[in-house]
Amino acid sequence: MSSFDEMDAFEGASLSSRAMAARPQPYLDGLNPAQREAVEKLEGPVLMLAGAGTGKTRALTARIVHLLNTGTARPNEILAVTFTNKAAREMKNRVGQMLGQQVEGMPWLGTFHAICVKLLRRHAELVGLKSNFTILDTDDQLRLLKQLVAAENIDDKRWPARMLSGIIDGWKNRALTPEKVPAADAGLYNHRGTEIYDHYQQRLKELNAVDFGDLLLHMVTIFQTHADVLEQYQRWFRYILVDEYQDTNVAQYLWLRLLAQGHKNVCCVGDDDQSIYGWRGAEVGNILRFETDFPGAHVVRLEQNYRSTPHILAAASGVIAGNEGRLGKTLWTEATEGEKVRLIGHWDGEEEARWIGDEIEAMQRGTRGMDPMSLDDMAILVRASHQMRAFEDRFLTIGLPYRVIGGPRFYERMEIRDAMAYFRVVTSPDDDLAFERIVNTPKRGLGDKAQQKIQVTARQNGVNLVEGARILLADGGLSGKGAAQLRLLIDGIDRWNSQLRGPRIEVVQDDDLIDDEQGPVRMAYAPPEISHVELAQVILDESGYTGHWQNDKTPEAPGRLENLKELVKALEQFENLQGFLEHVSLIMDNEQEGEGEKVSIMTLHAAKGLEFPGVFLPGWEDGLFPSQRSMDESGIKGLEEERRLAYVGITRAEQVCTISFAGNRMIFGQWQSAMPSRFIDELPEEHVEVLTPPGLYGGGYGAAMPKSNLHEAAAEANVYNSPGWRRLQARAGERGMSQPKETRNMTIDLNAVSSFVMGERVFHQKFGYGSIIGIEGDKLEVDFEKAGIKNVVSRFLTGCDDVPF
DNA sequence: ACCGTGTATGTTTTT
DNA sequence: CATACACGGT
Repeated sequence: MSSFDEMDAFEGASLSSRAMAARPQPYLDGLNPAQREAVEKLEGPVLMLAGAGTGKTRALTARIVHLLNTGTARPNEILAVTFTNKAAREMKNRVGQMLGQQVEGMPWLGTFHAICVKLLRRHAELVGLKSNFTILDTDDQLRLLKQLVAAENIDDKRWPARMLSGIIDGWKNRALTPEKVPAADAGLYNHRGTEIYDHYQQRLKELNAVDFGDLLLHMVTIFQTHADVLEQYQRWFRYILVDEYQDTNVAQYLWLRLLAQGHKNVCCVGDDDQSIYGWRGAEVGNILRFETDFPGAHVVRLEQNYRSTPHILAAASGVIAGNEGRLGKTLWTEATEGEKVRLIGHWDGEEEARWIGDEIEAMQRGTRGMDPMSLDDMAILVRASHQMRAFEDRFLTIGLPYRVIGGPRFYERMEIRDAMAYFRVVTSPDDDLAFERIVNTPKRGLGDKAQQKIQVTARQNGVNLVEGARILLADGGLSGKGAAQLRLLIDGIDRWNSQLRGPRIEVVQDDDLIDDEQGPVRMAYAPPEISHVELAQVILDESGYTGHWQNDKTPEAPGRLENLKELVKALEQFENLQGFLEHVSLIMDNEQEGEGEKVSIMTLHAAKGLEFPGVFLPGWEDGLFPSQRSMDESGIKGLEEERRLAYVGITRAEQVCTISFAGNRMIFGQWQSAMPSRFIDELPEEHVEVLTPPGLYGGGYGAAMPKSNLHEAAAEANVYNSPGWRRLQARAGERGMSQPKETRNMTIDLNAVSSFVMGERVFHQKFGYGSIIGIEGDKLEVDFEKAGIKNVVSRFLTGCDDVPF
């Protein structure tokens, strides 16, 4: 491996440049002592315990810049790992900014997965893969497992493939190959778990494919079994940085520890109080154990908060104090007092949404001496995504612009996945899963029976499905319409494939690690006749896929065509289809920055790392938050994770934090009443102001609450032991399940100022097609074909050319 | 082969 | 309530 000899040769160079140091260090200005310590302590293991809003990203980037600026390390000798692409991108940008120039390359700054792909492409053969392996997403993974489960004659009802995929992911998170699964887990999935896991891994190898978990797992395996490979990277990565260390799982931990054992210059940044991904395999233990794992570790605590007001900070600290076994930090701030955390209870979820909508509009105008706040500066953070609906419905009705963060991701949409499957089949004909997906999409009259024939033929001849189909056709094993259609498809694939840059991949031993943006695999092709962007369009058109959606009359069809257009447009930024596919398989960018100010709605999980001047935290009811399921499944550990989630939520707020709960909520079509969250008890009373909900007789609960009072028990009394709350409870009981809906006796005003008329057929972005059955000012009542009757503001509707009925 | 109706079953999510 | 899947009819 000549590449590594050359890499090593650079070490001398960097050492000599270190001596010349003494360059200006503007990036150190304005750092507080703790941050500065974290930046300057370059050698040896460092744990940077960074509380929420304490400027950890700044410290982390300054540290990278410091490494570069002092000549301690060259850009390509620094391994910097993050969890999300967003974090990686931000770090890259900020390093560039701080450095005052564009770094030629930080090839090893990226997510765990992206870096592992790069490494695994170099060493794929060590785990029986070719370096052009494909990366399956969760959907492909599940379909593959379903096939295996079906082949084993397992009752999919009692033992759903979904469950198995969860189990296998769990094993991979713990870096367990099939042989290493502990005996204790043997009983899982009806005692067949390990067995099918093994089959699954074999099948992946046959398909020359990996799933997300494999990226880490394979690299750990390689490092553990090939000392020479490990040593080379240990030598090469002289400085290692890890962001969000509290979120690492066992596999990631092992991977890091193996690599860090070289120079032992590893700097992990994290906050044990923000560990909220335990359910997905993250081990808080990793960060708690850091000092034992890395002897001589230097621990730096970042405790000065630059984000929130003292009241908000105190409230958050009060809640998180309920957790045991923390590393412990005391956040403080120099900020002026500001607003107390506001707490308000509501009758039901609908009212909560209504109140929050009104409050947002009020804050936007500027209320009670507070400056007006932009909608962009406000966010609603919910525990579970189904809570979003109430807000969406309400905001659509009142015409409040909002954006949902972390909704269905662009690349997870059906049409995008279909289109990409076409691209995959064309770029790598061995991708059987992709072929299966598109063979009968659009409908080609190739049902289960025909597809099975293709499978059998392929298997008998030991070839991929495209070839199998070809042989089947040649043998005349298929007849009628299906045969002709399949012929067309196969011819299409051949044609598109030839229009691609070329069919063969050449592995280049690439020793240039610096501008290694495309990885070591280089394509050696003749120049293409048409660009990959045009080719993509051709594939979609000639395959009939575009036509399929053009003929589709469902309300979603126009949006899907729009998405396909976007997809083709996105291709322009890539050199070729392969590069694009790799990008999409690892990246889930969903930045649909619409025009104008919008309130953000997202889950608490999605909010980690973000901050907003105004934050609303609705749904603080026991069972919803903390979630009953978390507590049932993981007991105290689960509750503690929920509590950290509460901590994350509160600490997102800079100026105003409003917590709310509803006494009644429609869940799974049934009205249920709940007690306010136990976390509400844990809010320190002196930092909380209890607001009075409107429309509650006699001021309701909390209204007359003595502010600075006395007994802690009073804090409880304010909220749910108050007469008002009891009254609510009692009434909820009386009414039972039949909570009356808002009575609909709208005045239908035909003279209303609106460009719409009764009975007109309209289209709505979210609800699809419908007809107007009521008009009141600019508020319209629309009977949607799919979504039923909704009240919508007119500007969310567009008329259709269709004949009104 | 495809479409419709019926029933079961409902966190959190990145890569 | 609403969606996702399985089943049975055309």
